Amino acid sequence: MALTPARTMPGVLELLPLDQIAFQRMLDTIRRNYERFGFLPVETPAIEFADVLLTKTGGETERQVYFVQSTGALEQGEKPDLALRFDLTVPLARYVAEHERDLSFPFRRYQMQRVYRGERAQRGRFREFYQCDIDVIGKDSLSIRYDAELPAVIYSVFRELAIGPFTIQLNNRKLMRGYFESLGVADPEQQMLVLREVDKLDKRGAGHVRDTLTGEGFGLSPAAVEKILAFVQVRSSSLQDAYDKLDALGAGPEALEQGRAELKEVLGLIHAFGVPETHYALNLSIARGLDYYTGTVYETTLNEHPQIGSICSGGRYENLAGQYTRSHLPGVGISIGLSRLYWQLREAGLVATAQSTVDVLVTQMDEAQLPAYLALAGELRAAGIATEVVLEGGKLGKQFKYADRAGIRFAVVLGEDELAKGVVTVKDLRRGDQFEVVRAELVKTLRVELEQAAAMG
RNA sequence: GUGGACGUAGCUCAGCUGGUAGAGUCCCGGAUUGUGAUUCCGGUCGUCGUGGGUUCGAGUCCCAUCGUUCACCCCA
Repeated sequence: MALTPARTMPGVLELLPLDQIAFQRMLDTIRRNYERFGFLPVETPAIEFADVLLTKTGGETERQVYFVQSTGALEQGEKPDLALRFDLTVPLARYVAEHERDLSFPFRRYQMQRVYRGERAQRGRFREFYQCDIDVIGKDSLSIRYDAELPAVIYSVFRELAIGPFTIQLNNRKLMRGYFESLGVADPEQQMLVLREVDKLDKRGAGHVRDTLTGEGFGLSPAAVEKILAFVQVRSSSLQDAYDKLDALGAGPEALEQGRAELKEVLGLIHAFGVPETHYALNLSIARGLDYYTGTVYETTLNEHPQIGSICSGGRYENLAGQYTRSHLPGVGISIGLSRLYWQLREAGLVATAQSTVDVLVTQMDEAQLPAYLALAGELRAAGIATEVVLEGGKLGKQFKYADRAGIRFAVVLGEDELAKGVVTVKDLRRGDQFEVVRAELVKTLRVELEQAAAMG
């Protein structure tokens, strides 16, 4: 009989248990911080009605959507009317519109679920991946102050994730559009194309961008292009520096002035939220997905690993749910693409395989003593220590090997010798040493050991 | 969707100008009966991606096909 190859489709992140534990620790940390800032949990179905997902977008996004259809409908040749969500923002819009009367505003929600995109396989790009989003949605209006709160959450999350120094970079789309307008690029469509081009600055270099913008298709004057390039190269080194650089842009159209005022307020408030000046900065090249962002935009990067790119991004959108409701629902949100982040951190050697969630393995020396082993395990579990008991026996060496490979750090041995002396042997598989402890002291001792192990990492 | 590269054991790969497959690793077992990860010994594993062609003979040449991967597009 021919075997079916055991394989997954490309672009999915499937992990071995110890890596899965490391991944889930990150999820836990993110969730803990989101909740700490007062965000409420929401989950939405992976499958939505296709027309709900595809109303606003179309074009590029539609090409990446997975359509879903029941076998019955498929056999009848019907067009699929269901699809897998490709982000969490569109479902949020639908959610808020649908439950508007039952929610309290400003509505602060967090959501950590998998989304699906029909991408061509590529390094670090997934077809199924986790997004960890927070958004604040206002009814009729939403204070700009919320734009400053999100960086505070980001700061809290990444500080606790302990993946090295990072910088939250900010820009404002009104400021960009206003500046481009002052250079004669007034058409929003063209502004968008210019921004998209400018977004490639880091990747392609200034020369390439200059050539493209002055070349046909754009046809901007060399003088205007130089101004644009100078604009997008603005970075701040401190809060005061950010203020100064914004002022140095000079007077401009309404949009520019508005963007500048917003940025200044947000930058100042972020500081008041307790984010150190070293961890956020003005970066006028940040453009982001321009389809729905209207004001503040964010990107966060790791200072020591710029090649990883943005590990968290988001921004302000004026009208989130316009496709679903006549209510005006402005919002601001950010998203951490955790699958990609985890994958890249692992590539860069910044996250290690975790230890097992099992703290202790109770070995089996003598089958007749099984009740004693089970009682011992029960005692440990009651004390909150995750414990596994070897039920199949076998050589002790094998049992240690099992523990080691499974990432279980401590093995407990209770054999003839120990029983006679009223003690238990505890072996630390990681350090490679072992010691005896009187039976009654076991829980206390293990607690100390586990605490130390956790502290040492 | 556009363009390029590559397809040999689970994994990483070797196989020179064509003569019916190899290494390392992994996994399993053993090295006197209560000690893993190191060492030593032994073992399992492949219709050389698939189909066709050239040839006395193809992993090795040609064509097709499928798959994987990189870049673009776009994005987390």
